[in-house]
Formats: sequence, structure tokens, C-alpha cells
Amino acid sequence: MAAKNRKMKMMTLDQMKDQDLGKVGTPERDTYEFDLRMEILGDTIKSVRKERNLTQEELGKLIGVQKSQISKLERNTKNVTVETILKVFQALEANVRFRVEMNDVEFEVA
Amino acid sequence: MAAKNRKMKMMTLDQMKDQDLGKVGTPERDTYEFDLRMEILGDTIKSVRKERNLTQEELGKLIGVQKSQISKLERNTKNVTVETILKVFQALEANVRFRVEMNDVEFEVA
DNA sequence: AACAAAGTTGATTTATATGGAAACTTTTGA
DNA sequence: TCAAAAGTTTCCATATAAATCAACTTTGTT
Repeated sequence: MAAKNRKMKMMTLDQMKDQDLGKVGTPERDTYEFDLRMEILGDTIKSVRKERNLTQEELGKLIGVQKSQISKLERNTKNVTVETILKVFQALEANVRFRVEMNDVEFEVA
Repeated sequence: MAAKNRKMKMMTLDQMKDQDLGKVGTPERDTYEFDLRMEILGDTIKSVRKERNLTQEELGKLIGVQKSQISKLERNTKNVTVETILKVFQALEANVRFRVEMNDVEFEVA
């Protein structure tokens, strides 16, 4: 997957990603970054659920959905809506913070 | 809207919300909190766009949508998907951070 | 091994987010 | 003041997220 040039001593993760996945802004790279974030989101749901010692079925019951739906949110993670995210983490009694940074300015979309 | 009891000297915003909108967890209160967050999200898009000195039409062009769609995202804000949020703020060259807090543990869904 | 509990997957339905087109309203600047 | 630019709204189509159900696989536990 990586290391094309034998003379190269070090390579940052970002350099590797630039090379193997294309620069930021290209469709492939954007897709990769998006998929990664969605995967992390799914993993986070799972981690927090485990922390609360809940099964998918139990979490589902709290929200009012089947366990299969929870499974999909944890694994199958494509795109999700903000509402779904908030619903899940509220049931898990976790706080969701949402922040937009632009240059020096920060917007807290708490 | 508020101040039912004349003897009451002080009331926190949370107490007021509890009284006027119902406790956290009730459907009305959840709806209110959700609507508020979505409104803030819309306002944030608008603020950042203004900061960048872009019209809705120009921002739309960057993303590949009509100005009416930007208007809807800024005002009409109901629910949105994560993909849409990322797309918009990426076009605005703003960073979106997304964090889940549970007790002392923090999950960065960067 | 073998049974139950937990989790996953696929097919399908329903609800709704995304988006365009066009007419409309508001804002702004000459 | 009025014309153009910017923003809004309505009606509509399409794509897809949310959800169920049922069958399946995986993971413990005794």
C-alpha cells in the first residue's frame, strides 16, 4: 500500500494519505475522509453502549427501534442525520458537542 | 412567557426551560432542544459564509447546488445529514469537530 | 458440543432530506 | 426611486436514511 521510494526515510501519515488516496479536495480523498469519520462515529456508538453495559436490543428499546437498526448504525455506517445521532447519544446519556472552527473563530453548535 | 410566581427572586435559564418547556427527556423539551441546535447550525452556516464574503449563490456554486438550497440549509433547518454538514463547511474551508462526552471519557469523532 | 444470547445481513417499506425551477420578497447601491 | 442583486418560498421529483422482519452468523457459557 505505501513506501514506493526506497530512499525516503520518513513519511508523515498525511503525506502517505496524500500519495495513496489523493490530495484533500479530490473526490476519492473526500470519500475516504468521510467514510473514516462515519466509521469512527459507528465505533463511538458501540464503545459508549458497551460502557453503559447495554446490548443492542436494550439500546434499541430505549430509543424505540429494533436491534438490527442499532447494528446498522454501528457498522453499516453510511450517512446519518443529526437527529439520529442526538437520539442515540441522548439515550446513552452522553453529551454531543459540535464545533465549527474557521481560522481563529470558533462556533459552538452545542 | 415566564415569571409565574412573584415571590421568586431568581431563576436560572435551565429552571425556566424546565418550567416552560418541560423537563429534559420529555418529547416537547427534546423537540425544543433539537430545534434550537438546528437553528444554531443554520446560523453558523450563514455566519461563516458571511465571514468568507460569499453570497448564497456563490457558496452553492462551490458545492454544486442552487442558492435556494443554501437558503434552506440556513433558515429552514430541520434535520440534516452529516454529509451535508461536512460538504458545506468544507466548501467554506472551516473545520468541523464532533465530540462525544460521557462522564469523564471523551470520544473525538473528528 | 450445543444452546441461548447477541449481533449481522438482506429484502423491503416508509419517511424525509436533498435538490431544481421559478416566482416571489427583501436588501442595497447608484 | 427603482433596478439589480441577494435571499426566500412553494411546488415538485428523486434519492436515500430510517426502520422492520425474519433468517442467518457469531459469541459466549455450561
